[in-house]
Amino acid sequence: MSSSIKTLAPGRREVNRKNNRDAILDAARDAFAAIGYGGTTVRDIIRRTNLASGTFYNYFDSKEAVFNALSEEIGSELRHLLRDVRRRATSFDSFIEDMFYTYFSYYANNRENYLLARSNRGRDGLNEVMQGPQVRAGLAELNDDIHKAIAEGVIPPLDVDFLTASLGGVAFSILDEMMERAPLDPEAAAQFATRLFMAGVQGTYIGDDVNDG
Amino acid sequence: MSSSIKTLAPGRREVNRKNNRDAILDAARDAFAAIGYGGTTVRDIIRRTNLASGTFYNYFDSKEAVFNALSEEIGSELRHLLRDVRRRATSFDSFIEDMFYTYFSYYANNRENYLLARSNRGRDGLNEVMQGPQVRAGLAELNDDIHKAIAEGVIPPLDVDFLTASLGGVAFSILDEMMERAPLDPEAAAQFATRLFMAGVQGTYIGDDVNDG
Amino acid sequence: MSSSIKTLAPGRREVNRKNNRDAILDAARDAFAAIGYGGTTVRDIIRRTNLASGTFYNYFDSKEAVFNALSEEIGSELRHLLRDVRRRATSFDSFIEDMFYTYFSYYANNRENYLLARSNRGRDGLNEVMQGPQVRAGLAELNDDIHKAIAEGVIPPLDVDFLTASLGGVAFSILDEMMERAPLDPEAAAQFATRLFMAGVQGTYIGDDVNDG
Amino acid sequence: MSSSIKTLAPGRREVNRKNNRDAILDAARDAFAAIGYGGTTVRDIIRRTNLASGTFYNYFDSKEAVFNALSEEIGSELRHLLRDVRRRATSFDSFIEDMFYTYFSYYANNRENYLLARSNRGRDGLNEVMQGPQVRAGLAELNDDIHKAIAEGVIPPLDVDFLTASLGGVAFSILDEMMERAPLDPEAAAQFATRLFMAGVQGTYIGDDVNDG
DNA sequence: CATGAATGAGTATTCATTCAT
DNA sequence: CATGAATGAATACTCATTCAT
Repeated sequence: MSSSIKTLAPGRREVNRKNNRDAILDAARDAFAAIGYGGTTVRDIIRRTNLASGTFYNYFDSKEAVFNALSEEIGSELRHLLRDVRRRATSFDSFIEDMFYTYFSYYANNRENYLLARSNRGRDGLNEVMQGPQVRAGLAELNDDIHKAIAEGVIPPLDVDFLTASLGGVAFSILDEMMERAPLDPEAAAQFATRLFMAGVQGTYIGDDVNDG
Repeated sequence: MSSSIKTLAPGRREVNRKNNRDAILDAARDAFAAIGYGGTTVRDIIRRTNLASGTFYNYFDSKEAVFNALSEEIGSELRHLLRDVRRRATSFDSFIEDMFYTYFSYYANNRENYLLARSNRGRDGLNEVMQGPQVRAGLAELNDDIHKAIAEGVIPPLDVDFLTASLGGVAFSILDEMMERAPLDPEAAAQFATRLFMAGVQGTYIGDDVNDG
Repeated sequence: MSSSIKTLAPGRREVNRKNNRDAILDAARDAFAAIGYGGTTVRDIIRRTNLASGTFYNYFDSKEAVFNALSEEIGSELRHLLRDVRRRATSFDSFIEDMFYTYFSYYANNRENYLLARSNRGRDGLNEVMQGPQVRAGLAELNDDIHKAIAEGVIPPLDVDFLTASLGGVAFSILDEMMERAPLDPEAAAQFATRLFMAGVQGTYIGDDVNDG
Repeated sequence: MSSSIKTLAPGRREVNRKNNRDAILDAARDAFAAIGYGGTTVRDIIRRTNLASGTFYNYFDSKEAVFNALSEEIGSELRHLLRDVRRRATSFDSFIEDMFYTYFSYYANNRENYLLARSNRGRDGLNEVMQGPQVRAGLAELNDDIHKAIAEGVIPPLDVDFLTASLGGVAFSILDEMMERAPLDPEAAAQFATRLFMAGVQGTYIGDDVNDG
């Protein structure tokens, strides 16, 4: 009897624990987005919470730990979404557009995560926090995708690392621009990004007088 | 008596003042690049200096003030260089490539500034530090350039803000990739970026099955 | 209904209560020996246990309370042993040697208690912890013993308090030295201590040139 | 002119620095004596001072560092005094008595240091704080002295380490007893200790019925 | 009674900033 | 102006203790 209850309802304690953990994660998301990782203090996080200062340490060891949990979360969600994209791709073009679209949509629907990621982009050096394993892995997979596309003759044999970097750069920059607009239109953004990137890759542009040495 | 000494060596004070200010700026560049803006303390800066802690406040009011001075400096240098590029441009293509090349070269020759900019990119929200007025102005000028190019029929009438963003995104991402290579080859990077961007802009790529709604 | 269970298993509760109390005492012994009284926290104690933190307070009010319980325990054991020694003594010499031997043997067989006592020796001032009532009482009894020995003419009429102190000092210091040796040899230690103390007491040593005062 | 002033008067800054350092050392002596090393916090130290909390760290890195400074100080003073004793010794007996006397006198004249040493005696395990290098070195020298005395036939060939330990034990315990009396009489204490130790060492005491197995 | 999460006061330490020299 | 010690607010983190389950 009591065991069946435990199965049906998680018990107040577990529920509360989950709630508190989530409250801390949400507060941290807010804080990191607003003040950036370096500037955020643990106090900034718990201040955005109803909890006592010590409670923070029942859930995380440090602000770095919360940050890692957050970027794991975002990275994991994005990677799963992009894995599905890869799975259902029928051509390189459609893959690229679907990927842009999925990526833009994710952040359009999670503005807090967007702000968090944006505030902490490019941060590496000692901290390397937002370039966590998830992001690295995602970029590595893209690199593979491009390698394969070249091997299959779908795109010309350009510098693969430059291409991967460009893909990321276009994604970041169009994302930033899109997020400043209302209404948010991830589809238009994806079409623009895809057109630019695919035409850029396949195009036969040849500079005219660019030979300045 | 002692004042006579001060009077006799007229430029001495100014020279020393300049030296100290520069020493602080250099130390701050180091520190921000290594630890990031948020993580850097005034102590981190003066520690990289022969000066006493109090001396810092004879030159700057806070770490934010030094940071602003640094980004003014970098922004100003870059804007002057890019203004020259604009002045000597003979065509949109050549302007774009020259711009990429100049931009990449600048950071190739100033790795400290690159690290500084990189560590603090995307940081805005409350701090807005690296997106200072200089950078904003530079992007605004680029926006105008693209507007004009469209008006003159040099490039198709695409979404100007998306285009400006993309130009920046490609510039950032290729720069990052280039800076990890040895030897540094800004020319190759500029050619790649130009080709990608210009073909992307002018290309007539049309997605095939991308209409997913 | 549920109370019937409680009634049916009569000693169970008391047994468990005893177990938990002992577990806490053992953990505290470990902790105090390893970290010292001042440095030990209640957390250090329960961490060495399978119990939950709150359970500690079902048995003790504070770390001081556990410490007192521990020193009561050790003091009580030692006092009983030394009382037996006193009871079976046939001469002052044999009493002293038996006492040393018993004392050294006790700690040789209870290294944890030795470490505990050693780490917290001399600690009084505000805390007075290890010089608890048991130890004081033991020393008072020794003081009486010496008084009697003097009254009976067994030893010369020296300063009794200095003598008691010396007995303790020799006991402590020889104990420390013995505990660092392997194998532990409480008998040899007792013989050495007895010889030194008894000859010292009875000896007719007269300084030669020591009259400097 | 100004340099001569500097030589004659240390300058307010140095004076103040010295004063503050001394104030911290004195406060720490108080605190350690009263609460013991483990129980003392840095706050306990600065609270006994007119200084601000941060000022502590201009002089010492941690409470351990102050403690080390204090025990270096005491150890160094004692070692110098005992070195003089050793130098002026004319016989082993006179050496021992002079040593006791010097030792007792030192603490009789420095009750704060006595309390400090007493509160933190026996503290080792992880902390080993009061058994610092000075004390170890002092005991090692005593060990040598006893070795030599045996080699020269001045005292019988007893267990040297036990003897050294006993010397220390007698010194500690008589010191404790003496410090509780008024007036303080280091000379009487030294005579008692010397008599006990020297007769103990030289005496021909042989236990009678000590054969307990 | 046992549990272990919540609490908030307490601790060590760092920092930006001031100011006497 | 340069110096560097003093300051005390702020920060990360720990702890004893309570209390709902």
